Amino acid sequence: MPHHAPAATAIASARDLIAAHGGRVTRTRVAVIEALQTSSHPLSHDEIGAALAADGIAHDRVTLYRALDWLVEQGIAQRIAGGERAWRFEIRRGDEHRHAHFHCDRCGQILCLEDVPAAASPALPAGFELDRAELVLHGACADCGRAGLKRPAQ
Amino acid sequence: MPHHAPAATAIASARDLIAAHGGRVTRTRVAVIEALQTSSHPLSHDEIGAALAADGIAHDRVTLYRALDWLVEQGIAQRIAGGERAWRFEIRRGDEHRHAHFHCDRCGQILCLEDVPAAASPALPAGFELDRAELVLHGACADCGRAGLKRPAQ
DNA sequence: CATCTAATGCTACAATGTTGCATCAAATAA
DNA sequence: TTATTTGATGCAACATTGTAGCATTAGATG
Repeated sequence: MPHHAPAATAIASARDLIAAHGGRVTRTRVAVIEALQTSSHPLSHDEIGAALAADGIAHDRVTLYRALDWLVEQGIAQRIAGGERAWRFEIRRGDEHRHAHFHCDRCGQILCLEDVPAAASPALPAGFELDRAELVLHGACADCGRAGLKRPAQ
Repeated sequence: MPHHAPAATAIASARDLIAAHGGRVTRTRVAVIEALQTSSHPLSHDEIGAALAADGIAHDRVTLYRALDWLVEQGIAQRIAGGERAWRFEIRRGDEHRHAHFHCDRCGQILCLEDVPAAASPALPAGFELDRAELVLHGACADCGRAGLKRPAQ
């Protein structure tokens, strides 16, 4: 087996992932999955677009939206509501793998927080079904925290 | 003193709230605060607009956005990212008063959940400052849960 | 290679939010 | 009460984010 095979591995599993869900293996989908797998934080549509462009993969805005929609539909990726009005996307890991996000209200950066203590969920009204819980911590990241001392905008 | 004074009370405290923050007491701001105080769930810009219209208060889309911006800026209200791309707003209660939201991924309804067990926050990287935590539970509400059995769209 | 159709890339559009600027009206003073 | 000041409003134009329709391309399969 090759050493330092992360990229290759990512490609392989991306293709497998797509095929396993009965979709056509296209450059766009593969590149999107790789970008998401590689990133340490959820990516916005724009960031993913930039990643594709950096890989020299031509694409249309709409195509990217549709590729992302498909990934979410298939449960391969999931959408999270960032602080701004744009969605952010990340690869959906096992349901047990619980992680939260930190949103810097000043620069808008989003960060994944691992090792989240199993959050006790509040009781739901009768008839409600829980699918997943999303925990977002708001505040200032290290870079922004020093600079300004004002209340965050949000 | 008049009996059944809830509206009056709301008006009074709304006016007080605004004045206490050094803002001008305008019909729009008062009505927005009342609408938020009265509602049991966070309201979207559209819903607030409808409430103002119902109260016979003429307003411009932009005015409403600015009124809401001001309320958030002053810490009177807070924005939460709903499931859709539109913001939702609610009156900001004491920092100690911790509550979560439930988002129905089928009908988009958002509900406030009270009695949230104090969630243990994950550790933040050095230099990061926590302002507030937002917990959103996703799933299907009672009305939607029965109907469809498919995976939620999101 | 030929065929079928999912996926793409246009174009046009919808929804949500923002900016600039002239006008209005809430607060304050006269 | 009226005059003055300036924060708030209303309008028009624009920016960003996301969708819909449809002709074309290209992935999968025989």
